[in-house]
Amino acid sequence: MALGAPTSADRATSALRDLIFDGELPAGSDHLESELARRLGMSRTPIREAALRLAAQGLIELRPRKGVRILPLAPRDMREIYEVLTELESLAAARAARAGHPPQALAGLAAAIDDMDRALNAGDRLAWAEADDRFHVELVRLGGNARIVSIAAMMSDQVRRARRVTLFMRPPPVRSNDDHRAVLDAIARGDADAAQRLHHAHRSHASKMLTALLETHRLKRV
Amino acid sequence: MALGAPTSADRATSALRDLIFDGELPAGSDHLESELARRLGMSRTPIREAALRLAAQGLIELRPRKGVRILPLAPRDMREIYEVLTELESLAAARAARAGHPPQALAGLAAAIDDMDRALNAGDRLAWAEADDRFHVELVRLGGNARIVSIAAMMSDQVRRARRVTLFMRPPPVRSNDDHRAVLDAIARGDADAAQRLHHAHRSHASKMLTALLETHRLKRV
DNA sequence: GTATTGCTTAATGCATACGTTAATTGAGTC
DNA sequence: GACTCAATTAACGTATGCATTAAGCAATAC
Repeated sequence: MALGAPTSADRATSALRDLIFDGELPAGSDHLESELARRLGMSRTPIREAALRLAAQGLIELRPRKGVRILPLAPRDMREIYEVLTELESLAAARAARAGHPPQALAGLAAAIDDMDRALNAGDRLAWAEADDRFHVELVRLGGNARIVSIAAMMSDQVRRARRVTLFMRPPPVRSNDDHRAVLDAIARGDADAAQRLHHAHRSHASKMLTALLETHRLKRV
Repeated sequence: MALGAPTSADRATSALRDLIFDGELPAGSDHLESELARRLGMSRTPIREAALRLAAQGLIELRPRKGVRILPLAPRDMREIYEVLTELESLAAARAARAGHPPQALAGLAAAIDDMDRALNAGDRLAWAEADDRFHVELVRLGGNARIVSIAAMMSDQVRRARRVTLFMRPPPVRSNDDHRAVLDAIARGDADAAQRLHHAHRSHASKMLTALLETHRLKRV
């Protein structure tokens, strides 16, 4: 299938996403549509469309005459988001276990785990975070529920900035991969209950750690 | 706080929602932006904005040169959506129980239950469905997680048409209120575990019944 | 009869123009 | 100096025009 050339609105959407994730549009800052249009070299129309999409994803807010506001994350938001992620990802883990995927279908998970190990040994936290993200995306994909896939992606995007911030404050995630392996194991042997329980505990733990971290560092909004 | 006059895009959004829910724009049908614009008496711009919003909510799909397509629901979609609803609503129930709401905060739930009873006795299924909806919305609201609130609303909207169809095919929901009462009870006495378990069972059961109903009636897409 | 090519049509995606109106500034008053 | 109110500004929401280009169709070749 040929994928038509991306429209200006598409380019605006990913450009804005990048600007937000890279912190060039800081949390809490306001930006006029016309300013963004100038910055991205296009008219307000595709910018507006991109803004609407990102607003629907919970990344920004459109406030008339104030411009688009990059939504900051309070610890409360973190808790909310991780609660959803914890629940839906564990469900996906259970479903993945029940689906009886052949071993080669689980190769993506195994690869992500290996990459995390490698990154940890190399002390490369950014690479670790990328592989960790990949593990969770792949896990949810194996769950086979398209709604969960897109909701999880949305929630992950909402906490992306915060995760980036905590990445270098948190202790090295040396035990995290034990959890990942245990989940993969449970899925491989078709133990849905264990997969769900293990992943739930894993996410719960990470969630508590991260929100505690933000609160300790008095980061009211990230 | 004054809520400014609704914009044309706002009106278009709710108008389109109504048209979809009332079946005037049937599932699977295509509609050109210009056609909708004429129909609602405005230009394409606000129509487009409304379409983008509804697309983000999973109600329609924008296909270049084909117009907006009203997304039909296959039994598989029903399962996916109810899976999400089951999990997130049960979580909300648990959280509501843990929140220790004062009795008067649970009045909305109780009222919805009473209304369902009344509607059942009167044989008014539409009124029952409305009250049932209200119960679930209120339950989720009491859970206190804004993300869950909006995700649940989104999922409910996606199955709204299908629920309307099954409403008159299903057996009268006479036992349903027993479940609701049990959940309310568990929340009132702060038993988070029971609330979660009971509501999970309730939604699971409803989900199985509805999807089975659609499949029995060979309704591939609603 | 089937496939290929070129043409026609028209829906979209984007740019642009403009009216409305919220926010701001400044003068004037107490 | 603090406050009120009017005038100004400019950002948004909407309408409109247009270039692009996909889809449909007809004509032609095989």
